[in-house]
Amino acid sequence: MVRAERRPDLTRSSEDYLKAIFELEALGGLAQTTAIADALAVAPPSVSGMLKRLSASGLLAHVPYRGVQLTASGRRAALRMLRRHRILETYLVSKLGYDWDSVHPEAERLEHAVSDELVERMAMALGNPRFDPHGAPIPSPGGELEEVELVALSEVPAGETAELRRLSDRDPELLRYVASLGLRVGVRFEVLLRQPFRGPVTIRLLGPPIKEQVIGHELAGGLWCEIIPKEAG
Amino acid sequence: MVRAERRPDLTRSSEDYLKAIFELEALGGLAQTTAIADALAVAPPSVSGMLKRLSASGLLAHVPYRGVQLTASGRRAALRMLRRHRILETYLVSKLGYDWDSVHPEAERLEHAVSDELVERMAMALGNPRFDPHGAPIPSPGGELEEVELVALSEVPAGETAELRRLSDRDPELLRYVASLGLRVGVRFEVLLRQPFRGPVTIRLLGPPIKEQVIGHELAGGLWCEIIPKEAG
DNA sequence: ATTATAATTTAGGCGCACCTAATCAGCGAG
DNA sequence: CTCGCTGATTAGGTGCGCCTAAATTATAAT
Repeated sequence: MVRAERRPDLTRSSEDYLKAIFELEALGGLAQTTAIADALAVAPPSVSGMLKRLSASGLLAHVPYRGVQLTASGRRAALRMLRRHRILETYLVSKLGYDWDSVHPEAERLEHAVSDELVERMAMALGNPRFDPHGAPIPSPGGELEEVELVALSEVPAGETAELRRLSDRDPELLRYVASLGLRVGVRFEVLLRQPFRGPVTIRLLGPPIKEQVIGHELAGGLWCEIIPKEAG
Repeated sequence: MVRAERRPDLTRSSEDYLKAIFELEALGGLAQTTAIADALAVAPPSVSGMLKRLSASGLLAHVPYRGVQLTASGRRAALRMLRRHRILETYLVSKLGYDWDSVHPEAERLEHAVSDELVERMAMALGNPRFDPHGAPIPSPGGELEEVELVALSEVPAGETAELRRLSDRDPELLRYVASLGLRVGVRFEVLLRQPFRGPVTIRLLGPPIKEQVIGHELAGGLWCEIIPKEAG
């Protein structure tokens, strides 16, 4: 039985669209034209045109004026890009000394150019990591994506101990600022105070060094954490 | 004094053309339309069109019906691509276990996607190598290219000792075959016999292991060597 | 139910990079 | 000196991926 998976080689742009649509779907069912346009910084009519091409290639289902949803083959392509992007970011950080705030654009360009073989060689050299430097899960070569249940720091009740597990890789300034607070993926802290009315959150890093930091509500909303259960004493 | 070097960001295609033209110029003064078309596997009219664009951007001087020559800025861009390509090949071979016969296409795609920063980080990780795995000299970041005077194996007189210093990276089959003979860049051997009328060359590798090999004239013409002066005894 | 507004699509255009077919320039041979 | 060949260019066409402006559809508000 031949796997006839005709793959007419996606263009760079198509790859970008599929990845963006995949990420938008994760937020809310259908991906809408405007949302895609915003994500890719193009005008809405450009999106309409591209959706036409992509749906003609069977990569997505397009309900005009409604939105768009990836087909199995579209999702596979998107996950392939996601794997590439995240392996690349991890490789650049661990093997070439990039900072976590500067890898994103580099990976964004390289993900269209690397071969599957190179990606797998990098993954191997890294020991097949499961998360990238920002805590995003890396899809398996076969396209399985392990999604972890996390809670935003802004929602962690005072008194709990938590570990930073994930944040967006998009904003370098934000990443630099977060790092300057002593926060990195894997760092644990205790939530001392969570002020009401979208107020700031005060945490104490479980050092070294042990430091207190105050974090605005909006920023805390983008810091995804795992709550560490208290020791049964 | 501001270096106003307006760089309108070359397209991938432009980069390929400039690199090809640079290499053709090295062979014989002017690069001709057909030669460029052959090198890039496109039709001659496509080349005419691109030459028009490139000469409008001041990257080359085009004498219609005659040929084409890079300007200083075109040469700079070409050398930049050459550096990228060769650093990439070296990196892939030394850090990611690629074979010397399979790196070329990977580098060919990546050279358009990597940033200057990434190239320099790779170069640094490699200890700023001066030659790539096929012995091609790597241009400096500033664009200086050190050309070494070499002689084809087919022209090395019998009795001389020589070292393989360079060969083309284009043909994977050839590279695999050459490797199977025990030849690599840096390997030394003695020329035992050079048969006339474009006949084969017989060499003895200065082991280990010490082996004799017979190499056809045409292949020998593509193996560039340095002749090692005899010890003054 | 109608109307205003916001989202989306169609219409029409542009530049790049390719193609084939047809034309034109340069050059050596007779 | 002209013919004919080779090589280069122009002419004209295609698809991609973007744009703006105009039309269309969906939806929320009156």
